Amino acid sequence: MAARKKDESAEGGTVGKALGVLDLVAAAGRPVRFSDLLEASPYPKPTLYRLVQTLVGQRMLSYDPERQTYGLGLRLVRLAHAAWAQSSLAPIARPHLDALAAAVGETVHLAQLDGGQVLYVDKRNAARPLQMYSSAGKVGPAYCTGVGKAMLAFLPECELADVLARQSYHPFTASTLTSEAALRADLAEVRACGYALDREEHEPGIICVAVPILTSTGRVLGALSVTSSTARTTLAALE
Amino acid sequence: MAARKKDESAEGGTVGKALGVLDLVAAAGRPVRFSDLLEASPYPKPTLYRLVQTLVGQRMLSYDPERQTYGLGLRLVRLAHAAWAQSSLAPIARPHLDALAAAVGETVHLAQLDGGQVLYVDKRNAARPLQMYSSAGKVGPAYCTGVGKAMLAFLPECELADVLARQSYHPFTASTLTSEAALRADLAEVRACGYALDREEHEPGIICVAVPILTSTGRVLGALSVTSSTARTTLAALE
DNA sequence: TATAGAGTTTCATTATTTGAAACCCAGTTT
DNA sequence: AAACTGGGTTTCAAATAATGAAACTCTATA
Repeated sequence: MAARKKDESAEGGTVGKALGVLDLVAAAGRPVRFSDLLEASPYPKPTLYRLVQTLVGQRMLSYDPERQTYGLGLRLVRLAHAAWAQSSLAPIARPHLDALAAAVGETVHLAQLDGGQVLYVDKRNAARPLQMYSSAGKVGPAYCTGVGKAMLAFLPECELADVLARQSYHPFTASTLTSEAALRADLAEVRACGYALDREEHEPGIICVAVPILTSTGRVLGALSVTSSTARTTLAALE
Repeated sequence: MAARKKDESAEGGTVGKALGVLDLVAAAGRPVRFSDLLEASPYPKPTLYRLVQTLVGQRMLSYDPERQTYGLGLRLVRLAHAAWAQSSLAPIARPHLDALAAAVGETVHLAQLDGGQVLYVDKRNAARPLQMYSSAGKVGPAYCTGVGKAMLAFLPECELADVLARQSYHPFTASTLTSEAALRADLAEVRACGYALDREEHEPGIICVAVPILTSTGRVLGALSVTSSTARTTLAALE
């Protein structure tokens, strides 16, 4: 009966709430006590309690009775292994990643778009690794990363509008694009030249070149990027 | 109202069903059509339909509109990365695995117990790799693998009974232990000497030595194994 | 012994889930 | 062209599961 907006991302039913709890535990980054969860979640005590019970029963959470803490369960690892293996991109791109990384000697990322954000699904470190934010399995913003922009540029308008609306446009550095308009202009450029540049838009001193990976029908699958520090900006012979 | 047995593993509520669907997709190993799921699942059409809708909405499943197929979603990958990172074992054991693998030059496995089965959470291949079943993220039986027995042997009786009842005791080879009694006898031996042996009980020609990994309080965390083919059976200086 | 806090259970209320059947629609088949 | 088919989607009343205020049970303190 409640306001049925569009079909808002979050929320839905019991399943959504349960997954929300999983996210909560994941976000904590370490095993959490029940009371930690309680104050981080919007649910009243008994509701959360049963949610957690269910998840433990399903082995999506594990309970350590000694420390009285909850952690993410092994069933997740199992599912994720399958997810990786049957992903349309990662397993196929793996050898190419290896080759590219060896060829350019810089950090190489493989990313996919996940709910308006960039998810790094694979990574090869540079021979002389730089300190930087991303790592496989982590997420980052789409509007100010090379891979993000490469993917956005080739999204059909209907999806693009959706995703752009979800960006935060937080100004990480002086060159970060901080409005949908500025971003759209940049995306047009990306579309024109076929690759995207990150000119220190996310982290100062870090630049990258990214190309999208499309299906034969033009749908966006993911993106590949070569990252380096402020030094070489030329666009290597990619893919 | 229905018979409330012990607290049976499977089933529970909506969340359980949703996760069941995830397993189904994972088990298929490749993107599946809706109708594939329908005949593999016990649910009627509309129920399954909405379950799947919910999961796609939560990005636990991804929908490929071109092929009209469902695959596992990226949110899983994200969660699993967190699961791995915050696991009490895998990240800590990683360097030790590397060292052990380098030292013995054979395939090394790190496994944990997950719902009565063995889940391989990490692995190092032998210099001269052998063809065999397991691989990181895969699961195997507990009653006929070295890591499985090493962990079972140190489980408290209350949990052990539970787990033993869930084993299939399928005779993979001539030396597979095919009854709870035989297994219990072997476990007593494991407890006595501190390590477990797999004498070709799972795959012919494949043998291994495994040690459990316990907390300071004696709780089972996981197990480590060194695997080889029928040649060297001696128990290397492990850990 | 009293007190507090964390965790667990009860139970009537409420909201979600359920599934038979009906519907939609593109691609056959008659 | 009309009828059929089968995958996919929606309807709606009935059944089920989730909810949360309050009460309860443990420990671990004071």
